[in-house]
Amino acid sequence: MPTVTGTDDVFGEVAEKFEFLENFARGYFKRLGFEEVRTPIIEYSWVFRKTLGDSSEIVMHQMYSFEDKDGKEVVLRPEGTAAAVRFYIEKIQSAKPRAKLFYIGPMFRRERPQKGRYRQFHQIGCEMFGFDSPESDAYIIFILSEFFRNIGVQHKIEVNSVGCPTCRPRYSSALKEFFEAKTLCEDCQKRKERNPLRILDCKKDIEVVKDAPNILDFLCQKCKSHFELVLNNLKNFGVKFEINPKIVRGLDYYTGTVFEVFSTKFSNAIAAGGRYDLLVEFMGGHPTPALGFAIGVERTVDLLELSSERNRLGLFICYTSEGKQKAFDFFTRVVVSLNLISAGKGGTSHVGEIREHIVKRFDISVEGTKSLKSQVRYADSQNFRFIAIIGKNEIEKGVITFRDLQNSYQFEMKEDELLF
RNA sequence: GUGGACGUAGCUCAACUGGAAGAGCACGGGACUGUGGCUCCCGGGGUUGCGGGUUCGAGCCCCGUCGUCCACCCCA
Repeated sequence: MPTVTGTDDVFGEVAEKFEFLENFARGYFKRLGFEEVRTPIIEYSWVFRKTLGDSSEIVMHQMYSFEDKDGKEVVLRPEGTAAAVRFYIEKIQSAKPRAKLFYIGPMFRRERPQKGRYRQFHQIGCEMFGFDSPESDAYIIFILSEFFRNIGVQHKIEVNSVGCPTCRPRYSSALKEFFEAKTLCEDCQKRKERNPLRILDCKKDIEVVKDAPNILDFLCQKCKSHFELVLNNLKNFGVKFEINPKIVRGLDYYTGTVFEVFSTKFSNAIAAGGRYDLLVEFMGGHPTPALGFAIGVERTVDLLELSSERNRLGLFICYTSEGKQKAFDFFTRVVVSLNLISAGKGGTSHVGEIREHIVKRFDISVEGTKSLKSQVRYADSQNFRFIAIIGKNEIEKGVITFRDLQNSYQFEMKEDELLF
């Protein structure tokens, strides 16, 4: 029973990495003043058609769209920015023009799956609205870089400026003119007409592209000085980066600063973003500068190395037939007073330690008719730190045996000693 | 959407030119009669992705289909 092409069940170690990444991102971005927004996974299709560009690959071929029963066309969101902008205009803008938002969630694109690319994938994205300063560009690149540094992912950052509606067309036509005389691969022939900037990305025409005009030489005065200030501020933040004039974002809405984050391990960008000063207005809001980025969760998870030693946690109760009733009594007694246990401190070091672990994880064997051995083996395989053993001996002596599976020693304790 | 490689046990992979489907790991049990990890023994698990075809006989050959992976396209 396979899952839908390009989707997968996330479980075990990978699920732990997802959890770690999402938890870290929430804490990190909240601390930096970003607020989480959970926009719907389905949106009316105009949200993306309008913003990504009707001729973009995503809109043309990759969106999961369908007609709802009321005849409205609905899509599974292919990216997060457009939805965040829609939300900002609708619910935030009139109350406070400046806003810092972040989101975490699944996106959908019907592409052919391959390494680091899935049809359902997850992004962690940040968007800043109402900020036009070059400091804000540098800031958002800085926090992105720090994000990866904090989770121990080696990376490098490349930045560029794609200009604005006054300078980009000039560059476009210069490029077109330059390539006119050259022989290009089949794909690039089409790109020349549709979006000449894309030719810079081509893997076949590398030789031809090498001498192509540089976009940075074509920036208008405003874009040029902004970009220079961004670079200066990046230095102020101490961010290591490279300028790569060949970076072209696939989404039409970018203006000015754009950037991509590459892992040193594989060629895909693990995060990318940039400025999109015209998008809010374009979608019907008041003119508002904005910028943001999205982090590819699956791609990042691939690079995560969690501390390999998974800690043993918790207490697991094992018992024999003679101890069954007492084991169940102990279990229920602990479960009903779990909040007291977490509040309670003190006792011997053993008591404190056992209590600590009970709070984290606590369970009882429901296979008490099996041998004690197999119950202990189960506890071990489930990575419990302690087991409690309740059998004939314990009943007779009025105690419970505790065994530390990590350090291989055991001791006896009275139940009341632990719980009161 | 284009091109290529590959689908055998939960996982990683064997099976000579077509001739009775195997191993390691994992899982379960036992040796250790009340105690995990180490060792040894035993055990459960397969319509060889699916559907056709060729053949006395197909995991192997042919066709189709689905899926996975890789590259292109595109992109996080």
